[in-house]
Amino acid sequence: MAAKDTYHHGDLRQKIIDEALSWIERENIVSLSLRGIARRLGVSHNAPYRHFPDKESLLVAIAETGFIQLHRALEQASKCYEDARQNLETIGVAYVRYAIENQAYYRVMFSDLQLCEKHSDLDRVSQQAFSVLLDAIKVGQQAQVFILEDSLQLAHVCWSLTHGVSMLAIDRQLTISNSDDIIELARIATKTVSRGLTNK
Amino acid sequence: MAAKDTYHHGDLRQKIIDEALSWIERENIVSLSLRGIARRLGVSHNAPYRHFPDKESLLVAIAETGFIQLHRALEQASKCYEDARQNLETIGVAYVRYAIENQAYYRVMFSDLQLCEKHSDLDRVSQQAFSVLLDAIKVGQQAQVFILEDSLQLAHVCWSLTHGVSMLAIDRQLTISNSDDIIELARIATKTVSRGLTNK
DNA sequence: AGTCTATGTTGTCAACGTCAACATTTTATG
DNA sequence: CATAAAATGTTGACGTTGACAACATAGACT
Repeated sequence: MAAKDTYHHGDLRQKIIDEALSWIERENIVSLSLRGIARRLGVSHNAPYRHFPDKESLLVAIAETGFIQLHRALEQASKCYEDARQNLETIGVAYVRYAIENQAYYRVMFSDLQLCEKHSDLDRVSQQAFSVLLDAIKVGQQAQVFILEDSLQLAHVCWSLTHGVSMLAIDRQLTISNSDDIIELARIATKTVSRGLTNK
Repeated sequence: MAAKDTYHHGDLRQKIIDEALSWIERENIVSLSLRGIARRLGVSHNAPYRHFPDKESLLVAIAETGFIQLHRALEQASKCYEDARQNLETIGVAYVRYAIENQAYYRVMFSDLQLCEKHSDLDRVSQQAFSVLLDAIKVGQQAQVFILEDSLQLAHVCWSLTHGVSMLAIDRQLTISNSDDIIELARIATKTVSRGLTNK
């Protein structure tokens, strides 16, 4: 579990994770292979099993780190706000920025493997990340900036938007692909929503 | 290719597709297996290869049908509009409705396999579906209802929103799961965005 | 009737996930 | 310091999968 530094291989666990991430970035989750990772790292085909009981556990570990990183990124973004609207926009942009700068993590976090459903601790850290968004909505409502509909639902709207931008960008479904253009899209998107949520 | 009705098996091709869809709905794309499908249909493990050259082709066929169906659903929704805002909202809700009522199709359409990138004809039908959204924005701008920023970018915002709601709902990341509640969320989400896009 | 093509089957192979058994290296303990 | 225990890595095996090749058969077409 803990990082042992000069062991047999030298923190093979982390190298497996790194290799998995670069694999997923290069190809996709479907084609990810534990044996392939082992081969690339020059270890036997079963070495990974000393660090992860199975393939899914590796993905869960990656997703967990991802959600924690995302949570941190969102909290950092929400620290430097002036008003409620700008706060929401900053968080939204930070969300998309994390996603496109950590595509492999993000793909695992939101793969269709229903990892959160099967691993409650993963679900917990996922909810923590989401709560930053929810709080931003609530604060804005208390300041009477945002409309007073159900906070959770409004937060879901914001999450959907940033998740949608992130996913479409990562999957290269958008005609734009340049990283700066995506961030600009995120900016416009979050502005649009914060505008839509604001008391006229 | 064409549907032969009383052949050896009786349109095995369609039965393979149906079985694949129910498999993906039950489990996920990763665990999908051609041999498993063949087993369930009571045919030999290689029968599917008479209809699809490989596993990916089956997924491409499903995605293509999905995009065509989505396109049709969006066009149908955009027919019955009164004003530009309501038009956009109706299309958005129809989008989410299609996604959650055809989860397996939608998952394949937006899997991380980059099917559109590899299959240009698939990309084409995907763009056709998107164009309904784009047109709705353009019409709204011509009617001076929506703000006059880059149409494509605004359409991307709308697409991101509906895609985000759909994906989070399908992956059961939202606290709500009831189908009606998702549609209600879609309604609020599209309302919020159309409000945000409207000239004050 | 006989040929061609579409469709389905059987046999095979390499790659994969995973288990069990074993080997080695590091750490813990007396 | 010796030695047992634990952590880590290897080898070999098994069943499953995607995919190919060779073969079999049913319908369509002359």
